[in-house]
Amino acid sequence: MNISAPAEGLATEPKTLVESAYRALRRDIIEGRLAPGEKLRVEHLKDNYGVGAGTLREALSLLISDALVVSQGQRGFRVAPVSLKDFEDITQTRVMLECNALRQSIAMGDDAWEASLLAAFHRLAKAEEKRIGSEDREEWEERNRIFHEVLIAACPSRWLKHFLSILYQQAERYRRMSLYLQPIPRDIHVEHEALLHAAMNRDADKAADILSEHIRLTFRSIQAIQADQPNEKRQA
Amino acid sequence: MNISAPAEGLATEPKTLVESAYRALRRDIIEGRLAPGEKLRVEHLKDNYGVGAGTLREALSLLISDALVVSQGQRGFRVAPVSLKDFEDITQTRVMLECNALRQSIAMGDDAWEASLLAAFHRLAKAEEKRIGSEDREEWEERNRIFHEVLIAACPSRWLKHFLSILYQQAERYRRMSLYLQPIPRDIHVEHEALLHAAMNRDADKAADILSEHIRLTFRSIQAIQADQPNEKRQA
DNA sequence: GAAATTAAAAATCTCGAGAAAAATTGTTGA
DNA sequence: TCAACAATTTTTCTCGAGATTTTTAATTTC
Repeated sequence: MNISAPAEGLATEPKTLVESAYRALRRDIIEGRLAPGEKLRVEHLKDNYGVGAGTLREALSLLISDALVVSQGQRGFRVAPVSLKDFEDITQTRVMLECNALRQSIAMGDDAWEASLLAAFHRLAKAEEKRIGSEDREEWEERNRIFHEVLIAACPSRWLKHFLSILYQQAERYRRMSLYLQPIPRDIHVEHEALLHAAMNRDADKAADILSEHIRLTFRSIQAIQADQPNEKRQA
Repeated sequence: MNISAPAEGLATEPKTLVESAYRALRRDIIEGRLAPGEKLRVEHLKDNYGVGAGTLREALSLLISDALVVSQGQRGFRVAPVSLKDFEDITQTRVMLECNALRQSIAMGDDAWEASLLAAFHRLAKAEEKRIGSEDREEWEERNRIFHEVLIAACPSRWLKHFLSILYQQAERYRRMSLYLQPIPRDIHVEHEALLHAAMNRDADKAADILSEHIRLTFRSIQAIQADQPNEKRQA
């Protein structure tokens, strides 16, 4: 997760083994196949991902940037642990940064931005329609990410967007963990639609309010689940 | 730069070669011995730092977290480039985050926090006294960092503090680049003192104002230098 | 003389094996 | 039965060497 981003929205495909191992590992952590706190034994994992030991170590080092992997001294790597407290922190920090970025984006976005926002919303809506069977879940996840990304795309601060991409990843991980337990009761589509209209109308205050609630609601629903099942999925 | 920080303020010394290479490289980049944009040839550098190629690569991968090193595809590593625009972004983002963190810290700090803040200020002041010959520069830099760190130490958000530590590092790099060109005309001591008093008096608004100006002033002074010497130290 | 093609050189990326450290297991003694 | 100690196993950390790719230099051609 480099700050000098992969040239403007292009999904650059991996050209080295390090990078593809990095991506595969990242996916497996975010989607929960590698559990929080789990030990990441290099000798064991290198076979699963089909690379050498040194290559895998390098990929794991890159994942530390994303705070998805932690390492300590002479004791190897672990999947970053999770906790409700951490997710609350992520949520609050994200609300602050993303609202700020959204305001700037609304203030500076031009016609092309509006067009791409509309397009991103449309693609997301299409994915929402046919997301009854949880098959096209990955597609929806990707388009949801892009919608949020485009919302703040006109914000000129690269650092703000860099930090937000890290926080979004973290939040996605928590969100996915909870989705096995509870089908979504919220009408996320309506929230996204309201967000779109507020942004297109250049109503920064309203858009920021909606976005705040949107982000916070995800936290609250997971908080509620955790309260019901206090012994499960709790770590560190 | 791991988010699961080295246990509460303890300066953990490196126990692996990767980590000591990481620290040495970070120092050399921040202090300008490795110039912005410079190519980092692994085969060449491994001798300088006395480690193997794989070890050095791993250290470089860790430096990507800090955005001090960038890498692209099959073309190796480079020192992250610098630009006035980037420094402006760093400054603005830092003002936003650090003021927010300071407000939280002032709101939540207890007696122990006040005490450590006073202590950090005192150590900084001592270093300021004898910093006439630029010998004890490193000492002053370190104590300045700690003072800023302690100011926001009582802020409960780990993520905010994590991002701020990255931004501080970046800012330090720019600050050091300019100090070869211009002795400090500002009375930084006075600024720090005002900041201390506002914080101790729990005057969050005033403290945030002072901190904003404090951070922005550093940017403006470098901006002024760059305007005079438009052809030097300009990259990307 | 400049552009394009080709050959040589350098650098990156990758792997497997060996030394050092940590974790596990088994053993001994109160 | 439990704790402390020692030997074994596992895992991490580290290095050097080989295969691709990129970069540089030289040659040819228009």
